[in-house]
Amino acid sequence: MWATGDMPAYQIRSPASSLPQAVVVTPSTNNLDNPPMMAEETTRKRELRLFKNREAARECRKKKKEYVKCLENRVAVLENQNKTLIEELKALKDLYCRETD
DNA sequence: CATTTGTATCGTCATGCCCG
DNA sequence: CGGGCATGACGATACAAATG
Repeated sequence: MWATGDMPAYQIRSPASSLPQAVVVTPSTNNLDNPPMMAEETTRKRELRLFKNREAARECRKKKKEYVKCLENRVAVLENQNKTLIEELKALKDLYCRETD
């Protein structure tokens, strides 16, 4: 997982956040029917799932941030275009007025 | 300086959607 | 269908700035 086996580098924050909170024993996988695969395998699967989802969430947020940045950029571009067009229109109106009187 | 308030980031859970 | 992925929602925590 993490090369060192401890917290990932970016994780400066809470040590508590890595603790599993209120672990719910999934009822369906609850080892009554197949004793051999049990607890160990079950928790292994859970940990794998949590790990994957953690990574997925990270990726998802990164993607979303980029998307928002992109949108903000687009807004800036459009605002500039708008400004330019308004100026252009003003100039043309001006010219037109001059010509008509 | 201690407390409060606002904001960013994270991990987890629930859920919808898609693909085999 | 069932499994896996993407993502919204939520609560916890850390940190910074404001307030008294």
